[in-house]
Amino acid sequence: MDEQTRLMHSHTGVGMAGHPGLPQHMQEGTGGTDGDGRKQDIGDILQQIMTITDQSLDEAQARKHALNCHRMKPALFNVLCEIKEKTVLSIRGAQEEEPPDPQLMRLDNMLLAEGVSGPEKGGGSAAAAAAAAASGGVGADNSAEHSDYRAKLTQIRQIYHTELEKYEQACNEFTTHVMNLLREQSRTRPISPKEIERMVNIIHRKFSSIQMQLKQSTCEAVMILRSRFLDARRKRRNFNKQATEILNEYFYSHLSNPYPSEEAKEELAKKCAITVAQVSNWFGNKRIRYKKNIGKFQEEANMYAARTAVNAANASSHGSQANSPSTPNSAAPCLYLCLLSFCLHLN
DNA sequence: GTACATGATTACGC
DNA sequence: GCGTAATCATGTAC
Repeated sequence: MDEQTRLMHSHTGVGMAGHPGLPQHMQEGTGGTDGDGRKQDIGDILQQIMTITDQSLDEAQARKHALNCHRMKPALFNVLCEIKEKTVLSIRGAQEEEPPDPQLMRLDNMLLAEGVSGPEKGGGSAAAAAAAAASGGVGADNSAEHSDYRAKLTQIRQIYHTELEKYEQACNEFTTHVMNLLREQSRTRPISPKEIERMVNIIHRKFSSIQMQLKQSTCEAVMILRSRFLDARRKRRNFNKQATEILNEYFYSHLSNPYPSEEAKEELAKKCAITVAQVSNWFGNKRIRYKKNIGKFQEEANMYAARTAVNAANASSHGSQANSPSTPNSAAPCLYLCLLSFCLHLN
């Protein structure tokens, strides 16, 4: 016997013995051969059901028990089940075949792509790689930012899974509770397994809507994290002092032609732990700003020229020639001539 | 909060 | 593609 049949017929064969709370004709019945008597039986039962709420609790309990034990009860119960099957299910049947929510699918896809849901893949390494490509560099700062990004994404992932687990646990507990309640009630009123199943679906849908909110919030958090990470202007950091020194040294020691070759740019980038593109940006900005306000940079130019001269003197006194962008072979060029040359070059 | 410094971006010319 | 000039957006010192 399947579950539905078992539930629907759970009262079949339950004692037909009489009960003091029922009228005599209900206790004895009509022997099942008298059609009018049966109709009257059913009429009486329905009448009692209709008036049961007007009675005291004890009376109602006694009457309910009597009704459950009545010989006509299983038949009436089955009829009610059939009616419910034909009406309720046919009405609601169409509503259950809902297509998957496109918004939920989008959220799921995004969480999967970002590595928040699905199998662990290094805290969204794909996104981090994309971010790295967008930022155009792999310097030390970038590595730090990547690990920061991954750490934050992992944090989001953990929170998401913890909350999801809580929701699923709550959903399961509530579903079990409702199912037990319905099974218990199915003894006294017609509740088919399909109805229980439908109720479970309703509960799941309710919890799904909560889950969707969680997914939406998670997606928003990831989007904010990504936008902050990917927005190069937002994450602009000043170069460290050493890097600026190296770049300035090269600039002022090559003031007559402050255009580093590709090789020189690469070497400077390596020394400063920045990208070649950043070196190019720096020289572009430096050239234009120097040209715009030579007077303002005069002191700085003198300082670096003096430093270069000292470096060159030291190098020659040690019998060796430095050969790097920061200490060019040209030794200490005459600052005035350099300035003049640079201005002529720019003009 | 403001002014200035600075790295990045964009439009343009070559 | 590179450099220039203007501009944006953020960092920093006060």
